[in-house]
Amino acid sequence: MSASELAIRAIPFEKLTAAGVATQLLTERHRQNLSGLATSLNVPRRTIFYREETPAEWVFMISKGVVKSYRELPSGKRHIATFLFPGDVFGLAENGRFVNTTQAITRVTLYRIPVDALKDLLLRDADLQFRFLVKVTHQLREAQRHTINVTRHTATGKFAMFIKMLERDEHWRAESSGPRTLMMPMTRTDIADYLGLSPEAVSRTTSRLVRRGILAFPDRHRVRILNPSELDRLAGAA
Amino acid sequence: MSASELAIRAIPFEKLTAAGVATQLLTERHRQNLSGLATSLNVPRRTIFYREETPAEWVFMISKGVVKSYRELPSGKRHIATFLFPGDVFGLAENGRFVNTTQAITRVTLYRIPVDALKDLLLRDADLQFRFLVKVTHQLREAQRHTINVTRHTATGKFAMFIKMLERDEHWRAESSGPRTLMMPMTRTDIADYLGLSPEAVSRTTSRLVRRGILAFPDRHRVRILNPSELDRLAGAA
DNA sequence: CGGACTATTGAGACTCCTCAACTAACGTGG
DNA sequence: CCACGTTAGTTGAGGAGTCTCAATAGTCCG
Repeated sequence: MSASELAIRAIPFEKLTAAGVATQLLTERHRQNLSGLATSLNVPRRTIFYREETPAEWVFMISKGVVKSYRELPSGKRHIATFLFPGDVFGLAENGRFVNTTQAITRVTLYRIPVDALKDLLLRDADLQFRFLVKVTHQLREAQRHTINVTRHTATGKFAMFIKMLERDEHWRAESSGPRTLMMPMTRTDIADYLGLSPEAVSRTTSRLVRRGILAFPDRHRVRILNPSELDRLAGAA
Repeated sequence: MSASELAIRAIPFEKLTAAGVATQLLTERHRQNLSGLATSLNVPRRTIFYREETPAEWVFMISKGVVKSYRELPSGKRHIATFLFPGDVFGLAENGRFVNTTQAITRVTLYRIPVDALKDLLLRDADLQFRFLVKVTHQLREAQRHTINVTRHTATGKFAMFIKMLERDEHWRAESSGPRTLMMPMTRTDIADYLGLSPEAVSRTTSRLVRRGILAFPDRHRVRILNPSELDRLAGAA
């Protein structure tokens, strides 16, 4: 793999209080620069923004809601590359075509920006571009973490690390010190496709974690962490 | 995962004839901008450039040779995030500290640039920064491919896709239409750590592929592809 | 309220991991 | 330059874990 890495001291915009894309990724000036280009959209869940291999004409920035980015594999299996949350940017392309398919998991509010106009803007505004560079670098770190996660062979460890990921994400979006109940809008099948497990394995794993008193599921889209230290132990024993 | 993606029509510098970092990533003007900052190094194999968690003060650009980037997991296992080839940039950091450990697999020639100076330069030169943005975006795509690869459960499929990766890399570095014998400087243990397999599983897989007449190994660091179509079939049956 | 999709639970097959022993290769020092 | 010691790689046998197939229960949406 001809992968590279980039060390640029990260601008801690993750630490800013979050109230949508604007305050997380952009300053007021940046937002004004983008406002002329961006179209605001509000779509119901299951909306597909684009399909893999189609011409990549836009970049998207999530304001509210959750999106999944996935590929259909030749075997017919579905591999979810990443879940995208408010503040995230998506539209990864290669040779002018989208790499993944993206679909709304919940109702989503986002901004859509023509890629050519964005490129011009980034070339004129190095400071704004740097925000994007930091953002993509962050995604690269997360992708590497994800790889480590799915490489492990125990379903319990994978699922525990998935919960930790949700917690991490929830945490920097809402500055609260972490309520113990997390929202989990994706389906069990989505989680399976993300972790590289069968839906059955996910189901067995959740049952086991509930039986052991580590997690509880008030409903299917909510998870309560009853034993954080034990969860950490399971997540860390890679 | 708060992962995002970025669609910027890729500058096809992968397609340029390669003669080191300069022509791949940078124009003459860019190189002059960087030359005052960069230190050229030439180190023997096994040299460790930095260890995970240490302060991230530099960014590196490979001119010749191959580098591995890995993490030691709590379990004592070693997970290789990526192999780095000529033209690649590395030094991924988080909160001012390196994320991975990087070590030379072969003798390596590279440039070392102080991260602060690079950041200043990138903010002044939007065009140069855009090269880096494209590069990191490319790495993100590759990281996602890698994730798909290690998610599969058959050792044969993983190894086949690994060979395809080597081939892809070799191909855009040397403009030749692909000799059927590829260099493979990393050890079997490295490959195992990269694919999420045990060394034994890698060994069994290579034996099987040789027996089936798909690959041949003139020596341990060279692989010859005897049956490309069958290799494709194995690599594609994710 | 009905129908389709999603989630859960059980039983058997498959694949890789672990442990162990042996062989080959490297590289270090005499 | 050679010899030895250490590291890396190969092959075998048994065990752990998930996948697949199948059936049932639960949920969401129209």
